[in-house]
Amino acid sequence: MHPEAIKVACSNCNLRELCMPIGLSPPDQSRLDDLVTVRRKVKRGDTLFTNGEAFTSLYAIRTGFFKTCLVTEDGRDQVTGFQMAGEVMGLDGIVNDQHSCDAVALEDAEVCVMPYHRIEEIAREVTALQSHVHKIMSREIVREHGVMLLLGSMRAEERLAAFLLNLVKRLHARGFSQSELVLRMTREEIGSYLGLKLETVSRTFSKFVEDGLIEVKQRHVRILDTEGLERLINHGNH
Amino acid sequence: MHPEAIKVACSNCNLRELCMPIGLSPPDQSRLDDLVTVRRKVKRGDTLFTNGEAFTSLYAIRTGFFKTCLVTEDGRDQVTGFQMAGEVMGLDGIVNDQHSCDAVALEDAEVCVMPYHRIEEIAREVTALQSHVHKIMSREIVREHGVMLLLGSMRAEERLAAFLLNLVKRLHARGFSQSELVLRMTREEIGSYLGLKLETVSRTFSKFVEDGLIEVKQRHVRILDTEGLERLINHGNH
DNA sequence: GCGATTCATTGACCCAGATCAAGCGCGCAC
DNA sequence: GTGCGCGCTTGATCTGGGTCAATGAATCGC
Repeated sequence: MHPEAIKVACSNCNLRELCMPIGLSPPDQSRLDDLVTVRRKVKRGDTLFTNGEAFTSLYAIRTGFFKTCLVTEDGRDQVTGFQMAGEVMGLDGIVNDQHSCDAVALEDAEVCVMPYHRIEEIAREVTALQSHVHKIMSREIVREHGVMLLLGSMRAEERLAAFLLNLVKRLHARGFSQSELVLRMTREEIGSYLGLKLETVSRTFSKFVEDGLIEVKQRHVRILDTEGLERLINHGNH
Repeated sequence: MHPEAIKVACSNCNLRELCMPIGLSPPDQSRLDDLVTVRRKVKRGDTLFTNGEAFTSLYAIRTGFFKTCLVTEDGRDQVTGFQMAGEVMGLDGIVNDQHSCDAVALEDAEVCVMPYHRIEEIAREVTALQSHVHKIMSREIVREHGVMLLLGSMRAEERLAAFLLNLVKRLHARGFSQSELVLRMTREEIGSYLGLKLETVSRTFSKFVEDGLIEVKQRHVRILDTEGLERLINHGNH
């Protein structure tokens, strides 16, 4: 609700290696600059879009951190993902022309608004963009397969280990540390994502600290033994 | 591995309302007929594709029933979905040019092979196909969100009720009964999909029978009280 | 048609994680 | 500063579903 003229073109964005322009030749990248004409700021706690809202655009995160969640009539609230800079949100809206989940900013954020009809238009002309859009959607499908594996067959410790390693890997790809991270979400939100209660998340963090795998100070986490966490996941099933 | 010349064109297929041609004008549909030049038969128990295999094509199911599953090094085996006639498989392969799960036929099946490069080619020219491909992928993302809700926040009875209602709904859309179905998968496969052990699936079936919600004779299930099953899901969270 | 094998059911018991409950501490508003 | 509230930790207890085990019922291969 706070659109603003854009200052930085996609072709010049410091996220271009992670976001939409990936794999596009310079002339094609300039086509993308026409795609993103509006940015939108979203304050912490506000929603970028909500369930039932008309779908018009995909959103690329420029700065900030989001969660997406499903809320059911009877009050269940399932976090379906956490998104950070360079990641794309809104793909759920394509199939029924309306969003089917809420996207909530977990810290003040700014997103690039990409009108969907423009994406389709340009994708018809720019093969690399077409291919990229397909890959983004496919990647989301594969990610969700992984979450199904996690929710369907892992125990609490394995889930949290997988969660931490995944987060730190994505942050590292963005130039942050491979061993330190600041959680932008509450224990309850982590629990919702992992199919655990917040108390279990908290206890599991404490267990990891006892075992010398991590250090935790509030939302600041330092990973001391990446291999130990990996072992936990890979050898969890005896 | 048993390709054969095709006999029925997409434009004349009895699944055209459910499968790829949906929403395409007759001239556009004839473009699709060029897309599917090969069919492939898959025997029960055989795989259509496996994890790690090079990705070349998407597959539309003409007849038969599949499961897709993730198998990890340490022996975990997570069923990520069950697919029936008119549904498309292989979307997971796009992002890394290789499949990331196994597709196993649960009964003798036949699929239409759609070379992915041809899909991209035609989608650039036929807007309705482009749109349809996007919707198929978006639908899969939304479906998986639903599975995450199920795995993350539902109890055993709710999961099985949701599973049965979903199956029968999809079968009904294909002209089958709204109240009777034949399960093509074992209790163990249902359990894997729902994050439960096979014994729990079996016990929950028995509970539903006691409660007069369904009748079960082996893999044949008759739903006696659809509303009762729906109530179970919607009021599960107190 | 018949034994072998796979699949399903049911019972007894156990445990990981949920639930209930009591504090604690950090961050924020004033 | 100071007080309030949200988020976090930790303990005690409970329970849904897992595990182990035995038996029965279909289906398959020959």
